[in-house]
Amino acid sequence: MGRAPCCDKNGLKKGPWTPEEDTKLIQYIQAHGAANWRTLPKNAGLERCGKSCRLRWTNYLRPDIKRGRFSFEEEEIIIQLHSMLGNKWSAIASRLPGRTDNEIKNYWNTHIRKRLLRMGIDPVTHTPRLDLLDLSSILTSVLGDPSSLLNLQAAFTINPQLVLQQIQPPNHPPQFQPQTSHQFQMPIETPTNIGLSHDSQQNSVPSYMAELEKLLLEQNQVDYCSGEASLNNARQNRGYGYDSVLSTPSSNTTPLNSSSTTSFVNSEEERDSYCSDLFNFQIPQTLDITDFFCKYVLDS
DNA sequence: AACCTTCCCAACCGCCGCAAA
DNA sequence: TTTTGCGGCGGTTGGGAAGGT
Repeated sequence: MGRAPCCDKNGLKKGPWTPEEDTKLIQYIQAHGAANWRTLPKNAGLERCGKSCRLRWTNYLRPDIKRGRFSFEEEEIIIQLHSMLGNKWSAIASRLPGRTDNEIKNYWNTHIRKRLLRMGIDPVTHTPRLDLLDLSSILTSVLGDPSSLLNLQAAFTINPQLVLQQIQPPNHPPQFQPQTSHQFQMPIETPTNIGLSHDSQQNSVPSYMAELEKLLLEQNQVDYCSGEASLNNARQNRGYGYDSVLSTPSSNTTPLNSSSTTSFVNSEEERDSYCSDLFNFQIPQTLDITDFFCKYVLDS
């Protein structure tokens, strides 16, 4: 024989808890401790099943529960842990004192998940959703703003053929007019060859990336070591010198949040901006990439 | 002011692993 | 060893709140 049933579900109350029920539950647990949920409701004078009592206590009545908005630091931890653990809400909650798994799950589903989707990031894999991204604009921005290099490399990693199609429309001569530094405008609407070799397209962009990385490193303008554009990696690559508002600050960078205070944001827009920074490298304006394109793009 | 839609979150549901009997 | 319930977990829901028309 197994154990006796926890409770007879017939006749037990369901739905929202009343203040009186809460008081009974709190007083009972303060006197006897939170154990043996099977017998607790009867002993506490509650017409609830043990499971309902346990959930009410652990998710709402526990004295150590922290209520209110999530801080930047908490959100950062949630995103990081979710990228590693997935929907293991209890595991994530164990790293956030005072927050319950239910609260974190709700916050993820109602805020973080939606924001990541708006940003074109898959909330499951934490990588850019290329099916939603406009590759033309990515490529344009890469050439006009090297800080978008990460997106291009991520795009190529996931769907190299699509990227190459965008870069190399067939049967068109190269049209590339170098402009002053940081004013490159890739005329996507006018087909362009940026110097990819035809013999091994699969390696072309990584090679291109590697050369750009090399150039950047040589100029000590950016310490760019890893190209995976997953949120997790971007967050973990704190030593790589990009100026995220959350990363270990560069010497001339003022972080949004100080280490001694908890920071909040007031709007979804601020959060969007904040999260977008997780994917950005900041390359100083002094970087001159003209040489790079002359050497690796135009010479091809 | 009234109605409709969307958002949020507390609570429930159902499943699973573990342990009691 | 087998059966069965408990405790815990993640997914889902429904009702109230908030916002829009």
